[in-house]
Amino acid sequence: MLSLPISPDQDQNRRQQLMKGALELFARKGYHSTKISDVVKSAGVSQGTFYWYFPSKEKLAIDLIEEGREKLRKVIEQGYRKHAGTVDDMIHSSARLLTDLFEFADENRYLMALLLIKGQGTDPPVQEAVSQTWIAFEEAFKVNVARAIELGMLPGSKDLNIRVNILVALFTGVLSKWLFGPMHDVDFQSPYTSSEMAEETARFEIRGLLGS
Amino acid sequence: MLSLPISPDQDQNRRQQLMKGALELFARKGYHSTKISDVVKSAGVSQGTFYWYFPSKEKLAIDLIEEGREKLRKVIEQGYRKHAGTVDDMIHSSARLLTDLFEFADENRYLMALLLIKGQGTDPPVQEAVSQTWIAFEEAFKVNVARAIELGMLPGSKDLNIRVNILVALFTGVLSKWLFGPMHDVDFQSPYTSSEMAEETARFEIRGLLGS
DNA sequence: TTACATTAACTGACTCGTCAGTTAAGAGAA
DNA sequence: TTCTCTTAACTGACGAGTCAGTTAATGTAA
Repeated sequence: MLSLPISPDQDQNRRQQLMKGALELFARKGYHSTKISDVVKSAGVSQGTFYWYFPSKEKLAIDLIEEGREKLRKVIEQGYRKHAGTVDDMIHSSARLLTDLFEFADENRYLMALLLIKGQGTDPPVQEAVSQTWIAFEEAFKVNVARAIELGMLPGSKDLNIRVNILVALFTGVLSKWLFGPMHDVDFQSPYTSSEMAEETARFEIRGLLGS
Repeated sequence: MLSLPISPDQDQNRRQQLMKGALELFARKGYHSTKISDVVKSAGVSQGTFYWYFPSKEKLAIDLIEEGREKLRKVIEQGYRKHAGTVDDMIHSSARLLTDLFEFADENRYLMALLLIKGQGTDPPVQEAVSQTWIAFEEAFKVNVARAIELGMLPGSKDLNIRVNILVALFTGVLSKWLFGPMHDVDFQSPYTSSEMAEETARFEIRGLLGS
């Protein structure tokens, strides 16, 4: 029998198909409003099939989040600062990392919606998975700031944690607004490009409101 | 029958009693996991009584949010900048407003939990109410920043909106972390006092990471 | 090359607890 | 004797998870 090349969409296995559809649904309608019946409809399979691949709705969500966590971690880890430099170098190097982050986020809006917005108000185990993601995110940035202090680019602070706290609050807050706007609309389109936003954020990060 | 002085808790009418209990429950367990049966238990009344005071669970949540919105708005409106001053004046005046805000938030943790965290992933009308709250919040700050620019205290920016966007993202992000920690725990206690946090945030706001 | 066996993948009707909202009956006041 | 407020018991829909059975692909032995 002739072995025809099959299209990637059919080739991707059911599990991925289900996860992809579910991620979009979770992002759009939220965890609770997304029914298993919606998920299976999106993949064109029957309800029983879902339970062949996942033990529960909850596990599906957690798998989705944990998979996203790894992707996100990779983006930040690539951005570690290597050398000392001027203040402007610092702003540029931060802007570059932020641009990567914003671009990744834009290409993975459903994931970001789940992590930033819709993961809240779900069941404890799912929330836990989301929280762990942001803890990992903060940890990755802490390494980055500590490096900058070591290199003498930033004033050492008596308390690194509070600084990084504020920094991460800034980044996630800006990210969330840029991606989804004030109404948390998954289809929102910001008037600013990712690099515009990244530069403005980086300048603010380093110099505050004064540094126009 | 002797009319004894009744405690404020009994005096407050059923509606307030129900709202108070529901707010805590929403903050702790989230909107979906909070059952009407939980709410009526917390107020010590039966299910029918709930529906005497509220047409639906949804309306209860929206009333809660809208009431909170007004309280929050008042806190910020009191903080408008009146006179020009040095950079240090600016930091102090911002820190004062932020201290008020942080203290209000701390005294109204359940409300803040609902607005910052648990209001997400609920039904559209409830989410809409939450979003409107943050839009109002941002609007209030925009007035504040515009005033500072008028007074020549801040460099005029070609785009006020993006600045205020970033600013509000910073404030809500910091607030959320300070109140609830990384795990979004309603009972979290930050090691920093509200004024420590407010000062650190204000310094960052004006001078960025450089201005230690 | 037919008959039988095994298994992974899939189906969809069903179950069964849960929960928002209803109702009918009354208590106390005025 | 009507109005406000309260109750306990009820209803009906909904949705996560189950299960008895189907299908198609592959194996295997006469």
